[in-house]
Amino acid sequence: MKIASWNVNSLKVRLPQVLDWLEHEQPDVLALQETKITDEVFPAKAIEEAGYQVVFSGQKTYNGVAMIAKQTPDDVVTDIEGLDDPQRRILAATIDDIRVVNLYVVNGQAPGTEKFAYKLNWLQKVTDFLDQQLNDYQNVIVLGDFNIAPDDRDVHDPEKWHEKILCTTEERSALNRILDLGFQDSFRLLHDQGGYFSWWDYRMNKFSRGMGLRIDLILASDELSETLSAAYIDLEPRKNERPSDHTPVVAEFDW
DNA sequence: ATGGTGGTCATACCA
Repeated sequence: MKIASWNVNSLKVRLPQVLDWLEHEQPDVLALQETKITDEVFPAKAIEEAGYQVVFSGQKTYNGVAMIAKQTPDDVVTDIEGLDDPQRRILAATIDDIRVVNLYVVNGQAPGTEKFAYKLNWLQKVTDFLDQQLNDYQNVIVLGDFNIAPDDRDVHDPEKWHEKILCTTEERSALNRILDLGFQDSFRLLHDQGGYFSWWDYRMNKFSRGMGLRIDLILASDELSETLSAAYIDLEPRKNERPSDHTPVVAEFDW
């Protein structure tokens, strides 16, 4: 089971790159964030012609999530208890006996803002939902753009980012509350070193200068994580013309 | 300290 997550920053712009990546990498599941496209015009046909099935929850201009899979996604959920939210950031489905929860976590702008408070509340409600998912399903994967760098190894310049958005103690504590439910950061099970990133700001040539953050994560429930066989970040799509600012992260399980 | 790049939409907003 090869599962991946990629914030594509507009599926309309990035569809050719997504189709290329699917053909080349043949993942069983690819979770997308920031599709920025309404369900009415979602390019399902092009994805199905590539041999995949797809489910999606989109909106105009902002947010939007989708999951592309070789097996049929069942029991799709797009809204959770306690969160009456027009922003399309959550997509859960059962694929090949694994409950997969795709998240586009709120960015939060800056500590102390309204958006930051929304981020923390959103994370609390999602944490409650994930706790329920662990009760209801044997194996759970939570993946997506978390908009949180788990620790300073995941930040190119920790001093500069100290207590800045994506790196605050409050955000990291919220992530740890999710992990404490019974999840493992798949990448960190196999790699201890810093310097691995999944997002680089478009500005100031951050990618070519190696100045990024690791904010795209694949969390696996404890039992499932024991079957993890590989975890990596594929830097190639970030080198494309007109790239997303994020690149795909991948985990492979003996499943 | 500021602004820089990119997507969407056609002007600011979001990241």
